[in-house]
Amino acid sequence: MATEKKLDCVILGLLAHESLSGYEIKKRMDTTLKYFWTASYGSIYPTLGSLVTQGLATKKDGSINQRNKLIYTITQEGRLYLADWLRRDVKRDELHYETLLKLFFGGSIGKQQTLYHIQAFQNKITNELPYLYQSEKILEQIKNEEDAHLYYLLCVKFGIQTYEAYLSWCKEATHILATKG
Amino acid sequence: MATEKKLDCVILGLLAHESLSGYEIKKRMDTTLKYFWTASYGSIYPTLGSLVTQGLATKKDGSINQRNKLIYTITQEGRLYLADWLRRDVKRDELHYETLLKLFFGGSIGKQQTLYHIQAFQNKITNELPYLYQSEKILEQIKNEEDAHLYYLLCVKFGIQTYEAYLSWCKEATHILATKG
DNA sequence: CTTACCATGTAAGGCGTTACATGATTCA
DNA sequence: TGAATCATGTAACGCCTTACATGGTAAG
Repeated sequence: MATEKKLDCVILGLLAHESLSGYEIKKRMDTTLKYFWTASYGSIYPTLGSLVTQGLATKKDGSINQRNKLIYTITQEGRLYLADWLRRDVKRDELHYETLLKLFFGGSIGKQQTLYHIQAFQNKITNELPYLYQSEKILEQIKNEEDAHLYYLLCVKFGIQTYEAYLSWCKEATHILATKG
Repeated sequence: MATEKKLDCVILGLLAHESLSGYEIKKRMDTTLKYFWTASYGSIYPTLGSLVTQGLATKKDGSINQRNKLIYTITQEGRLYLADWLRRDVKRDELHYETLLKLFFGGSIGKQQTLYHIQAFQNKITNELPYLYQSEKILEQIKNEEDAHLYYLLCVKFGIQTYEAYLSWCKEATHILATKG
């Protein structure tokens, strides 16, 4: 069983588009990828090391003056490995929503506290939606320049649709609880 | 920092409603909770042991004939611990969607393979939606009997809204890719 | 009599986070 | 000169899954 190390694949996916340093990879994780994947330095750097050991990427020095910078580049083997993973069936999509968990056990804390959690969730989504709409707008304009833009646009559209559904649910749930006896 | 052992809280949340065995807890994980939380026996049994050690639950024998069965019951301390966690702000809602990841890197494998992943996702969602609608129907009828039913209903409604949004996105994404040059 | 389900648990190992440790550069 | 950002990495630890190990019961 070819151990499904997904972070390997995520990083290779980023490197397939352009060579990057660990720091830059982390930035992409925190911006474009954060909606469906996260990773910390404590997993990114060791994974990069292991990719080099496995021959799936190479490392070269890209330091400027005294400022450290190590640039990682995907190898041909790495591209094959990535393509193989991308072609395989999805094993599992996971949703770990603490908000839902607290809602599910809402009976133990009561209506007010549950309404508070829903409100916090709604605020978070409301704050993030404008960024998604902005990305959508930009990507619509450049989607034909590069394939990658189009696929990124599809992900953004996924985010918009689900976030809008969340907001619609927040309103419904709030109403149900508020009018409850 | 009060180590956020979430499985502790999930199990206590279930026990707050009724006393259960490890096997029964696993069943609830695989049915009602699976949409937003999962756990295996390898984590459930050790966690139950630790709950007893911490004084948050008690264990009693509920065997029938030679058939083993250990029933766990939440203690007063356990209820306080649970209530405390439920009242705290949600730390993080996590979505780890492999489908989205493969879509994001779709440029590396091309249109056909991406369409295939979207189709597989659509099939999965389409198959699961009827169960959610069925649960909704049943819960609408009994929601006033017990608070827990109402909160469960809200979770089911969340699932329905997001699943419908997923399906709507699948159609849009498929169309965009299918009509792409 | 065999399949499915009921029932509990352990061991090995993978994966990942948080906190720590260090140091350079840029900009106000 | 101090804050933010750029930049890499390790150590300790937590959490979880998979595979293994064992055995009873019910239904067809």
